[in-house]
Amino acid sequence: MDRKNKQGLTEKEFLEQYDPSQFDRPSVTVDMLVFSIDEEEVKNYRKLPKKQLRVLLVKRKDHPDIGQWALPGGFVRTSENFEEAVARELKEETNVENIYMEQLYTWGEVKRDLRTRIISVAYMALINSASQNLMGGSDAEDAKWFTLDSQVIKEKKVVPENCNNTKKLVKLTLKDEENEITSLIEITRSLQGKSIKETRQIIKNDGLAFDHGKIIEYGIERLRDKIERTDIAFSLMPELFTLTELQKVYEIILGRELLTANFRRKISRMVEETDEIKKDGDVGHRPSKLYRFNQNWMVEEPNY
Amino acid sequence: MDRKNKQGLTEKEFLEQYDPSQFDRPSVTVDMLVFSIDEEEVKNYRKLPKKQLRVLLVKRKDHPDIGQWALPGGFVRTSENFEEAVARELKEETNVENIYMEQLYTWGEVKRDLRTRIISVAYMALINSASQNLMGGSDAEDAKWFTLDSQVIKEKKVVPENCNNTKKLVKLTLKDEENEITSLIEITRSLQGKSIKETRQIIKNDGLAFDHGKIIEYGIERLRDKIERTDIAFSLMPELFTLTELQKVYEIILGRELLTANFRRKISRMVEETDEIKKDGDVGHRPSKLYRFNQNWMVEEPNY
DNA sequence: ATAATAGTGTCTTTCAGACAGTATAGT
DNA sequence: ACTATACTGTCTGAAAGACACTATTAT
Repeated sequence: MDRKNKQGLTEKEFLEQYDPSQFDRPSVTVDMLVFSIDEEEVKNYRKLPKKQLRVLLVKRKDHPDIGQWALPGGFVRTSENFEEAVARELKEETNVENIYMEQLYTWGEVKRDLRTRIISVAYMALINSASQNLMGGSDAEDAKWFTLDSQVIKEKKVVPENCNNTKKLVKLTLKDEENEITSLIEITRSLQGKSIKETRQIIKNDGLAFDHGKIIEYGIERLRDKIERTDIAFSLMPELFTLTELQKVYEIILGRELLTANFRRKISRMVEETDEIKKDGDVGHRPSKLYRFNQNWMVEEPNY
Repeated sequence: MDRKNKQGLTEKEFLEQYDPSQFDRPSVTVDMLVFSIDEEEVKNYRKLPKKQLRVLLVKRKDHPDIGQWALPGGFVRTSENFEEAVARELKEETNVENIYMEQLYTWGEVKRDLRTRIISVAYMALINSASQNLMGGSDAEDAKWFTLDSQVIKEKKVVPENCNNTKKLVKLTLKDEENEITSLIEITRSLQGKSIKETRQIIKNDGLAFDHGKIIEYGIERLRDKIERTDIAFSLMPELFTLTELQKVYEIILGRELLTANFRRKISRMVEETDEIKKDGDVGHRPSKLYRFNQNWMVEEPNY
């Protein structure tokens, strides 16, 4: 088509004279929320190791928020798709590849970064514990895993008779051997038109850079939602695992205990029994069978 | 904190010398997918008017894709949040305010726009039919409502024995009195790590600009998902409505018929009966009661 | 035997699907 | 009476929740 615009230009001519720098543009970054599951070393005779949810953070080496901990990420190169940018950064930081990844949300509040208008396209990634200690890229000196704990501190109705106007205070606690980071996020639900609108606000930030507390909190909620409705949890598991280990992962993410019998019934179609049995540190109780993820669970009929 | 970075600058000094233009930045737009429900005029004696899903499109007046139809949207001003940008554009185009709105997804493929790297933060908005014909802002000359129909043309397994590798072909048909636009989208689901990854590709585009076919298709899927799990549907309804009207809205969006008794049971807690009765064009059958949305359905106990 | 975990059977409740049946308006 | 829509009652089966019970290991 050689159709011309108001200035009398064809598409080809238009594209040749197009100068993006005539508009004031925001900067665009990708940030990654990388989750994995940690096994706490417990030497108690007989007891199973406790599991914990972990998040990868890097220490900022420059302004703004120098010295604070941030989600790994960086500016999007103009020649690179988001997924490529995320994968590249993740490879550099943790040496992990070929993992589950999904776009979380795009944060773009005008004042979220002191430098200039910076928009952050956040991704969530899940990696399994087997590949946990593989950090060691060039950028990785200050990349560390932090155990993550999220707790609802307070929940209240703003207008007593209207239950669609609530505020919830969530406290995030991130720890490693040396550091303890906390962040208080206030989540407000209010009626927008006829549907509920959720907004997050940082109340207190002790060690976390930018608005990354919001991103982490939002990521946990997404993870919670998806673990109940999809097979996303298996991205956190190693090739072989016991059903109890799997249950612990669900329990940590959901933040509540599950009844074993019901849990097993629910996930039964997603797993495949193997001949193997968990050996290593097992002591003093019935050994458990090892299972693997059943890729085709969506389309197999139940056996009755 | 007056901590200094490697160049020996304090945060204040750093921010003063910060020049965003030293990095090559993509441009950022917001695009809006605005849904509403249309009542087709049917003059058949007795028959109820058919309902249809509609989408708002604007005709492009400049390159690239001049003359094609696109989602309303525009470049994000540096001083403006996404929601503000979306609300402003929507007000300009349709004169509608205070509606339900949520972020859909951010599209950022390198080659999605011919001009330069353009990232689009897409929002979905729902407006009720009552405010349907309120267009007439300055930008609105070429803004029009199109009825939207989405149909699965083909569904196949790529690898027969692996059911997690499927391709689905969806045909979008958008019509108004003068135009008929079609778009073919191929949705590929493949196993990425241990979870399913979904990607969309435009196969054929007849009248739609850019990759907006993908955005529309993705929006319908989100709408379908949310209408079953939330009260989002009421954003498409006027203040007062009959349960049959509500059911039709569900049916159009879900693309299948529902059983009346079950539907009413399911939504019963979300609605409130009024004393009023639908009058206007009713002929030849039992008149129906009018209902309104019950804002507090989430927290009320069922009455038994 | 005991402690600790692994694993199963079954009763109950809740909810979605199917379908038959009744109700009420205008012509 | 007929037609088209409005609205309800109830049977069914699937899935989720609760809980009691059995199994197996090292010390």
